Amino acid sequence: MVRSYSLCSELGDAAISALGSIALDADYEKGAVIFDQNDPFEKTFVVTNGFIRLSRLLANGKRQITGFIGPGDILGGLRQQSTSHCTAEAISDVQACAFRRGDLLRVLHDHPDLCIRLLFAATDEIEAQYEQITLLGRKMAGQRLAAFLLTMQRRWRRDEHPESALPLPMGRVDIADYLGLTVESVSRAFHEIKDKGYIRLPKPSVVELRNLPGLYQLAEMEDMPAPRVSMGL
Amino acid sequence: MVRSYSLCSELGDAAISALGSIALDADYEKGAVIFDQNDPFEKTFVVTNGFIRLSRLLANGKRQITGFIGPGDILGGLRQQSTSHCTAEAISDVQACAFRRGDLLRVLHDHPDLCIRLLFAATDEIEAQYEQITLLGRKMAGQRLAAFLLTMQRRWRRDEHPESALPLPMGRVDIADYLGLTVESVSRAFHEIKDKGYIRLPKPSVVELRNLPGLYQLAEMEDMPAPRVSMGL
DNA sequence: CGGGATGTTGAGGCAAGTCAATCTAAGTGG
DNA sequence: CCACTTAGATTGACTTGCCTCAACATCCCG
Repeated sequence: MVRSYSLCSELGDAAISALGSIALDADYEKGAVIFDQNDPFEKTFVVTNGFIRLSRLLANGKRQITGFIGPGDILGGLRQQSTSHCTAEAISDVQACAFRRGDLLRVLHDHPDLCIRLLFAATDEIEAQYEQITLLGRKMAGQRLAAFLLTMQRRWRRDEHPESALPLPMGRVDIADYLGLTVESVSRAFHEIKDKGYIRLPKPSVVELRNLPGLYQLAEMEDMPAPRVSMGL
Repeated sequence: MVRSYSLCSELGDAAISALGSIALDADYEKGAVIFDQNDPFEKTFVVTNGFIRLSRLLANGKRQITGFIGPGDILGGLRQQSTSHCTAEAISDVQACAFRRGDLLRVLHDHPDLCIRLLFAATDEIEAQYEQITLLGRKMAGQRLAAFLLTMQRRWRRDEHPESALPLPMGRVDIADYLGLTVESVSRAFHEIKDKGYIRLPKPSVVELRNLPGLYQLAEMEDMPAPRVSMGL
């Protein structure tokens, strides 16, 4: 199912079956630590279900979340000597395929198409991070939240009606640490764009985006319509 | 010369000569626009000399600099349909090799080692951006500047004495737009760490880092000692 | 039906932004 | 070689958006 929109799409049968032959199952319960800030990379994952939080802890106790990984996304780097510098934790029950570093490198070597596909995913991710850098460097709380909600929408609602309920798998603290704000500021930002009529909040963990053009304008975000495989490490 | 530390290092002769056969010369004068925010990607560059600024302009007139590209670094993506969303400008006279998209893809297809090498460069870049995201999301002005100076140091001083004069090819406005601050805040941050005795400023465009451990501690940065090829797009 | 975790609201402080003036350095032409 | 110009950098006074701290509300789960 996931195959249709993730890494495997646009790939030849040979590459897919080669990948299949080295794939391992990897499941994690909500709250499980998948790898830690200083672990070396051992595996690369393709998530089929659930959400993962990538975060870094600073010396002063502050935390920065560098990304959220969901169904269809890729998690984990390849280069051996480098450690992740991020902690990956399951924020809901997670199902994923895992590929051992050596296995994956061998398959990449034999299947240039797959390697190029991965390279594209990586450069797309760099592009997406420019967006996040711009958000953190130059936008105010309300804009950051609007941009965040729109990104959530675009990444995990490929289907149906765009203004229906959108579940947020992460809590306010996570949103705050992702957007470079405090929980309180996030809460106030929700209030702000709710007052403008841009969103509804049936529950704290569910938003309905009721005015997409308004949100886009507030967020000063360019439309990036192409669905994208996100990559985290 | 650049070959020794850039993309080509660790590569086999076959891949190097294949790259050589499709390489074009590309030189730009200081101030030249190499590509613009909405151009499609046509070429990938490897810089041999000079510095490039990557920036995005927001609707409200604010600017975010997403990176600086210097000798040995790679500039430009590969995926055709995506446009850069960044403007690349030469901030000093620049010499580079250029590779046409189609040519490069063909060579990548035939030389898995090169493709994997590029993939590594891309994942390293993602990693480096996590650092920048952490900086923008969770650090104060002084820390940001300290981190910036240390990164400059690490990226373009592979040689000699680490506390000698380090030239800054970019002006204060660029540093501000890179660090998510205003010029005035950058100026005050310079003053702040100069007062602490961490740096000397013989000229505004030259710093001497006189207390590396102090700067590292202030910046709350982990040592990332491995020299790295940076990638921008 | 508690009780801990999570989310919201309010009051006050502070780091960085804004606006404005001054200083410095690098040209440029007489 | 020096006055003049100009872009870049610094400094100061004031404002503001977000953080901090604290109280309160709500959700969730046994």
